[in-house]
Amino acid sequence: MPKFVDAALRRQEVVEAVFRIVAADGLERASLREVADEADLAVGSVRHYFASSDELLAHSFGVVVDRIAGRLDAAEDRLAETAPGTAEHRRGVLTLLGELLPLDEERAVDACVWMAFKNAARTRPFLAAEADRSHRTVAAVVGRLMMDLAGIDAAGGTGGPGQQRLVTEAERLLATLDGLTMHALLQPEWMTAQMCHDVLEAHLASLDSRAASH
Amino acid sequence: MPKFVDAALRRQEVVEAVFRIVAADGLERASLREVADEADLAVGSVRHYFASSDELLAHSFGVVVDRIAGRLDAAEDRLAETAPGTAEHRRGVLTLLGELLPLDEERAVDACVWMAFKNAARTRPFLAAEADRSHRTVAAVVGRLMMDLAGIDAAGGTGGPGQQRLVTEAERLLATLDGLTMHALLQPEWMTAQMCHDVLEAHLASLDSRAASH
DNA sequence: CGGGTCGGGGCACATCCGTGCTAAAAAGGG
DNA sequence: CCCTTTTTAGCACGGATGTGCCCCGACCCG
Repeated sequence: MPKFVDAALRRQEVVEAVFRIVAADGLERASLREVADEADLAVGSVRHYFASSDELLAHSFGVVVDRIAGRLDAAEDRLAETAPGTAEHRRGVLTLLGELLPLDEERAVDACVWMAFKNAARTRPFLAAEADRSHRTVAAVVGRLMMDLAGIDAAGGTGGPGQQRLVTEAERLLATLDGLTMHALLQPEWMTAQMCHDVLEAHLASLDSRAASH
Repeated sequence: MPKFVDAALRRQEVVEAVFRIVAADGLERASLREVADEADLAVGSVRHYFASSDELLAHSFGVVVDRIAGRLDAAEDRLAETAPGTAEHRRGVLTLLGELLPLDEERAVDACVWMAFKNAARTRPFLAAEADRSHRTVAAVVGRLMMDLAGIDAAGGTGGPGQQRLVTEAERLLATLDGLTMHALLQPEWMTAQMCHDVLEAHLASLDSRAASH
C-alpha cells in the first residue's frame, strides 16, 4: 500500500486558496494555475484532488455555503435558549442576522466569496444546484426567525392572509440583508459596519412597531 | 472627403451588443471577438470605435448608468407634479422605485448589466469611477425621495438626530431595492414581479406607520 | 527487500484573449 | 478620373487557460 495523506484536508487547503483569491481579485482570477500557486502546489496536484476546474469551484461554493449555514445554525441554537421579548433575545436576533453581513474579516471573506459564486451561478449551470441550496438554506433560517418574531406579538397561527404577509416580510428582510451585504462589499466607504448595524436595528424596530400597530 | 458614418450611432450599436451578451451570459463572455460577432462586425472594426476592451466596457457601464438615471429623473419629475399624500403620489413613488427593479424585459436587461458591472468594479479598477457615479446618482434620488416622504408627516427640518435617522432609512431603502433586484435576477422562481411589488409596498407602508408613530 | 499503488509534478496541445500593425475598400471633393 | 481620408477587415504574436497524458519518487504491505 502506498503513501496516504488526508485527502479531505488537502482539498480544504486548496479550497481556502480559492477563497483568498476570490476575495481579493474575484472569480475571474480563480484559475487552476493561480489556485495552485496560491496553495503552493502544481497544477497537476490540484487536479489530483479535483477532477476539473468546474468541480473545484462547485465544491468551493459548497464549502462556503456550509460555513455560513453552520454559523447561522449555531446562532439559531443560542437564540432558542433566550426568552422572547427580552433584550437578550433581541441581541441574539442581531447576532444571528449579523452572521450574514461582512462585519469582520472572516465574515467579509465569506460574504465576498458567497456573493461571487451566487452571481456566477446565473450564467454557469454547474453552480446552479449549490446556489439553490444556498438560497433555500438562508431563506429557511430567515423564515423561521420571522415566524418566531411574529409569535411574540400575535401568538396563535393567523390564517391565509397573515401567512402571505409573513412570507412577504421574510422576503423583505432577506432582500435587505443581501442588499446590505452587497453595499458593504462594493461601497465600503459609504456602508460601514456601523451603518450596517444601524440599518439592521432600524429594520427590526420597524418590524416591531408595524406588528404592534396591527 | 471620405465616407462618413455616425460614429456615436455605431458606438451605440456596439454597446447594445455588449448589453445582449452580458444579460445572456455575463461579463466573462463580453470579449472583443464575441461582441464583434454579436454586432455583425469584425474585431478590427470594433477596435476602431473603442481603443481597447477596457474602454468599451467602461463606456458600456456609463451608458447603462445614464439610461437608468434618465428613467429615474423622468419618474422624479412626474412625481413632483403630484400632491404629497394622495394616492397618485403613492403610485408615483412606486413607479419611481420600480424603475430600479427588473419588472419588464427592458428593465431586466438594464438591471442585469448594471449588477454585472457594479460587481466587476470591485476588482477592475477601470470601472471604479463609473461605479461610484452610479452609486452616488441612485443614492441621491433615494435620498431626495426619503426627504420628500419625511416632509409629509414631519414638515420642518428636524435637527441632527433626525437627519441621522433619515440617512439610515435611505440606506435601508437602497439596500432593500438592491437586494430585491438581486433576488429577482438570481432566483426568478422565488422572486417574481408580483413579489417585488408586494415587498416594495410593504416597505413603504412600514415607512409610513413608523413615521406616524414617531 | 522488492513491487505495486498513490501523491505530486509537469509537458503539450488546442483554444481563447487583447492588441500592434497592415491592407483593402469606399466615397466624396478636386 | 483620381486622390485623400475614413471605414472595415484581417493577420500575427505573446500570453493565459483547461485538460489529456506521462513520469517519477515515496511509501507500505506481503
